[in-house]
Amino acid sequence: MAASGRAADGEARGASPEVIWTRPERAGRGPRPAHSRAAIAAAAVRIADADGLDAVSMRRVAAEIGSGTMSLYNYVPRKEDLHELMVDAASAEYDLSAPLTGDWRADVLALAEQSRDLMRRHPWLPRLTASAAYGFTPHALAYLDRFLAALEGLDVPPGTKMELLAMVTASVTSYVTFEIALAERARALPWSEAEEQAVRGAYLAGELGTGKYPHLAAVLARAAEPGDYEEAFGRMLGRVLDGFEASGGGTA
Amino acid sequence: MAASGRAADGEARGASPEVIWTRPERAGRGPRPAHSRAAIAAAAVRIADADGLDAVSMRRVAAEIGSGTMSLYNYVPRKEDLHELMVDAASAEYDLSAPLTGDWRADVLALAEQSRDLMRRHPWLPRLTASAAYGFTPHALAYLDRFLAALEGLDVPPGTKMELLAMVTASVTSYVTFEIALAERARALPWSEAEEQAVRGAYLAGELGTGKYPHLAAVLARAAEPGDYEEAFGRMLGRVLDGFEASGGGTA
DNA sequence: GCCGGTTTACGTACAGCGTACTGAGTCGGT
DNA sequence: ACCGACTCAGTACGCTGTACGTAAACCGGC
Repeated sequence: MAASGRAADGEARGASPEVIWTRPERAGRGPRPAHSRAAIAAAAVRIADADGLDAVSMRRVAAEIGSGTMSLYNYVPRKEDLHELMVDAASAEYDLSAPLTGDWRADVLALAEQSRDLMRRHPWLPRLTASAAYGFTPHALAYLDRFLAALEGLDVPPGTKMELLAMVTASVTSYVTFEIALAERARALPWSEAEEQAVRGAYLAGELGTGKYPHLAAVLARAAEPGDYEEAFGRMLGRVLDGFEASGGGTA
Repeated sequence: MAASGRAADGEARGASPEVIWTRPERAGRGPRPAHSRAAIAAAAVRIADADGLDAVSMRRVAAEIGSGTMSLYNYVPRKEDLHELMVDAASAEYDLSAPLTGDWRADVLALAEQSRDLMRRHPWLPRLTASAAYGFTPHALAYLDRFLAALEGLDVPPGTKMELLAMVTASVTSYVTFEIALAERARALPWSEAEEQAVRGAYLAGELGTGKYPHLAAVLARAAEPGDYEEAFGRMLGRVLDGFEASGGGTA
């Protein structure tokens, strides 16, 4: 690594460690860059929205902005950094302008819904945010801060607010991830989605028919109606907040 | 696909859709296969445990079991199926033999802990189970059934038990995913983990120092002590169960 | 016992990936 | 005006999943 070998490597054979956010977008010296970081991120987001995260290759992004493949590396040292830019670009879509209502439950729910909608708009987002570091891009920090602002009045031990934040995020992410997985699978499949569902349904029915999973069979027999799933989101988050109140994070 | 072109393809240019679990491990006719499905799954798991999920390539797995690369495709039609085998092999490690205690909270917590430990032992597991279909491999079904068995006495609307199951799973997965992400990142990084932490810490401190995220800064200032994180697992699950009880899923 | 059809095994080949490296062109601070 | 720093681009390497063709091994039915 180490594109041009500069920077004294502390450890054996390593590039200089850096975070994309501290690297200046424009270095003073050379010719002015032909593309902005925002434009690159937007191009990557466009590709991922259209053709999935796996379609976001350095070659494809470079082509999208109209540059040579390797030129892209002048803007984005590693592909991971491109992913980080994408997460930040998506996070910039949060609307944090409305004033807080004072009802922390309502405010938190509104944020969770925004989060859900964002992930639906950008189905690749959950996969990237699972990589921990991406939770702390500048615009993601703004979201976190907003979330905590909604909890400001509450008198709870310090770590508890972060734990609620983590639980809400986990719930939303998990909910949307499941939703997406069903749809996203179809993309890479060598056969149609209908065929997949038919075959998997037959397998599952066969397994349940063996009687080895009586409790599961019983529960699945009363299958959830379609509308149920959409409402489950609200029920789930309601329970998370209930649990938060029940264990001391209440309105007190 | 369709190695020798058999099977009438219903839709345009597609292989015959199938689930690995319904495909017989041994076809009656030809020579007996040199490897078992279990051995292949075990090899893949071994590689993933040692070198990460990305190291599990068809070539590498084939080499591990001592066969030609393309021979592997006689056992596993697509790489996705190999992943499914891996999930099932890992799920087989659940110990579901102990009798239920009758205390559903304790039983559920015990299962959640097993789940957490399993994911710690196989850090690639969360990434794969995010792909929806993998939640329904045979051994995974056994886990699901066991979970529902623990809830048998409870009188709640039908979908509610599945929703609790989903929430517990989401909580555990999210918890371990975060834990793993911190450790796993280091593997692919072109510099050391310590350098990464230093650089990211400096960036975060810089951002918080701008005053743009006052609430986040305030909460992070009272940083969680190391021990806190381990206990957060129990607190988090406790709240999930509290929320379940609060909204009608109680002991009644 | 034998034979024909099926299955297994394996090598080659292709398109695509991330990115190290090289060289040429262009700008800005001195 | 210079010249070092920087941008841009192309080529190349090793890796990926897997389509395809061929050779060998096996088994069921006769």
